Amino acid sequence: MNEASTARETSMGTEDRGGHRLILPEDGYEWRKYGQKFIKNIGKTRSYFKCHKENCNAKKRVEWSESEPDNIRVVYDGVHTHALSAAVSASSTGTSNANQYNLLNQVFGDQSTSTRQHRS
DNA sequence: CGCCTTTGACCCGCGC
DNA sequence: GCGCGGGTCAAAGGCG
Repeated sequence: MNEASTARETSMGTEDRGGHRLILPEDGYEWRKYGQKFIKNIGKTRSYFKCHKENCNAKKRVEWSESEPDNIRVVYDGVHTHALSAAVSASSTGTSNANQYNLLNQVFGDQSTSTRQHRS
């Protein structure tokens, strides 16, 4: 099923920066971080990701609290123009990954029903 | 060598 | 009308 690790799961997924541990839910698509800012309005850090594909206008927004890296909010904008590589399915093989996958399922289940699609 | 990531600054829109 | 916030772009550096 999973042939190639499309995403940089090997390198990314768990970002260890200075002493902070952030668990970014891997969706199986490739993303390119094009910005990061701290939103004081919600007191959280927001990271901006864009689909790596040129024909793909899908965008991803991730926000997490500095005190609660376990509680992350992922928001998807737009739709993918290319099929998914099924890198997430690889989690089935990794039992330990199931733990992380659980969080992913929780986050996804919150918005998988309405992938925000409105722009000013 | 190529590619990706990170930070800063700038810009625009909306609210009051 | 002005201010602030949020969002995006650009460039540079580092690493594989």
